[in-house]
Amino acid sequence: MIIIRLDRILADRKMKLNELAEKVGISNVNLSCLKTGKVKAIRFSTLNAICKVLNCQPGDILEYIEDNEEM
Amino acid sequence: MIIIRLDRILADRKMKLNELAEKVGISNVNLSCLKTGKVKAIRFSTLNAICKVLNCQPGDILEYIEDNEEM
DNA sequence: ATAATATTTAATGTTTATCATTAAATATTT
DNA sequence: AAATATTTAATGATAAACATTAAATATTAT
Repeated sequence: MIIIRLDRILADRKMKLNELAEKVGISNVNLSCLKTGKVKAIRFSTLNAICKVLNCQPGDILEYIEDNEEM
Repeated sequence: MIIIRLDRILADRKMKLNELAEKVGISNVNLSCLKTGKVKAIRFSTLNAICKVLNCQPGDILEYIEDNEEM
């Protein structure tokens, strides 16, 4: 599965989710959905804006975790 | 901008785009679109399948390149 | 060069899902 | 307990993935 890790980097930047949402240009509601894995895809425009605001690479926030096949 | 780098890793794995497409479970046409930046978003299910097949992390294929504002 | 293979582009259509918005619930901080 | 932050829920418009077919172009092998 793919997850979006925002907690760490937000803590690093001492930034709140609301602030990031505003700077990124999406609603805090939708950013929360992104953060909590409620979302099935992401637009590159959104990912781009997040990377720009956080000054980071996609790899800093996107993580692939091998699915557990035996469950 | 966000780009998907597949050339390097495909070369590393000595794998053709067609083969990857088949293993990922999307058409080679659409994988080509992904690879050449014709696509505006990506489903996590697709990104997940790519990472799984290539045994890599999103950061290995997704790259954020700062847009040149002055152009 | 030419045949075979691989990749890209184009065009159309279905289906999926982002993201907006509003409202309410829950969690966290002051 | 008040204020602030985050999450959940629900609805809807709009955008776009991805499928498919076909054709064009590029690459590799003979």
